[in-house]
Parts: sequence; structure tokens; C-alpha cells
Amino acid sequence: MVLLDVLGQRWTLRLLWELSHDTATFRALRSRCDDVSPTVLNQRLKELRGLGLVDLGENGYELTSMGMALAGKFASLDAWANEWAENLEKHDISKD
Amino acid sequence: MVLLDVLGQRWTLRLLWELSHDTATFRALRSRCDDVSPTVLNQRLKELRGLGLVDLGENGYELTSMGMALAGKFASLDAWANEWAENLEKHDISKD
DNA sequence: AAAGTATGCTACTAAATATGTAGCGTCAAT
DNA sequence: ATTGACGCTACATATTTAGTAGCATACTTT
Repeated sequence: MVLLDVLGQRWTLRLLWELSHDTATFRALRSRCDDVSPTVLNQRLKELRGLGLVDLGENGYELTSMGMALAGKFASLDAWANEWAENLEKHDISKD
Repeated sequence: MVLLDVLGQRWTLRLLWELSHDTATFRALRSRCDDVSPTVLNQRLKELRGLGLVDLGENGYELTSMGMALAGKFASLDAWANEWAENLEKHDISKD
């Protein structure tokens, strides 16, 4: 599945996540993402633009309609993740 | 969002994807994932087990109920991804 | 009992990728 | 003309992954 390979890269998922909340300039996006290095940020943005998921508009980077559709899929994931996180704490996982 | 950081690592998403289709032994899982190096495979499996998403049972590695719930979220993503992929071809993206 | 086979997994080096910092070229406002 | 913000590149360093070999355990076959 192609999409998984694309999303399964550092920052890609996070970028979509951030952009789904609000458009942002290159620099703003950086600081929102723990000051990810501009090298990688630009790499990912290129890919995402190439895939028609992200676009660079007047107000900075933004999701395309397709990008929004995809990000929407993760919105439901958000709710689920919160419950999941709670369960994790309760069961007190000791890992690694 | 914690989950995104976990999933946004190489192979993690792919592993969940593969395991959602069928349980697999360590070695089988490797060959299903383009012969990912055992080093990383084990790393990811440790994490996923620590997070209560994956478990090592009699028949090899398998998703827990929570893991399945999560993977289910991506099932709908699959259908979406296929349409998306078609659109990509139609619009003939030239990227990078 | 010995030998074969499959399991999960570790060790170790080379290659790929990300980080971190500096700064360029462009534009708009002061 | 200087200042500030923009998108983005360069490049050395650090981190992560790939790739291969092999160990320890178990179970089967001979």
C-alpha cells in the first residue's frame, strides 16, 4: 500500500496533523513541529505537494481537499487514541 | 499527539497493516515487509508490544484487541487510498 | 543421540537519513 | 538603506536503518 509508505516516514503524519488544524508558513510549521530541521521539512512538503495533499497558498502551507479528506480519517483516530492512552496509563506498561 | 509519534516511524504503520491481515512469525513478518532488518523489526515489535497493540502468541505475532481496533481505523483509509492513487495517475503528478 | 530445521533475536559495520546551524535570495514595510 | 519575515539550501554532525552473520533454544527426523 503506497500511502502507508508515504505516511510511514518521520514527520509526514505530524505535518498533516498540524496542517489539518491550521495553515502555516514554512517557519511557523517548523516551530509547531518541535523545530524540525528545514531540510526534512522541505523534503516532506515537496512530497506532500507532489502527492496533491498539500499546497502552498497565500497564507502559507495548507491542505488540499484531498489532504483534508485524509486528515479527516485521522480525526476519528484522535478520539480513539485518547482512550487508548488512558488505558495505557491504567495498565502501567513497562516497555523496552 | 503521542500516537502519531509512534506511528510516524518507519515500518510501524506497515507492521500494523501486515498483522491486521494475518498473524506472522518474526521471520515471516520480515519477508512480508521487504525483508526489513531484524534490528528494526525487533525494535518496533518491542514498542508495539509495550504499547499493548501487538502480542507474541503461539502462532507468532498478532494484534491485540486494541491493535485490531487501531488497524480497523486504517481499513477505511485503504479504500480511500485507492481512489486517491487513481486520481494521482490521472493528474499525472510530476514531483521532486 | 546426532543432525537438521525453524524459531526469536542480537552484534556489528556500512549506508541512508535526520539534526542543527548558518545563511542566501526575495519581498514589503520603515 | 535597513529591518524583518519569507521559502529554502548547504553542509558537517549525529542518529537511524540496512544488511549480513550468527547465537541460543526448541522441536523433528534419522
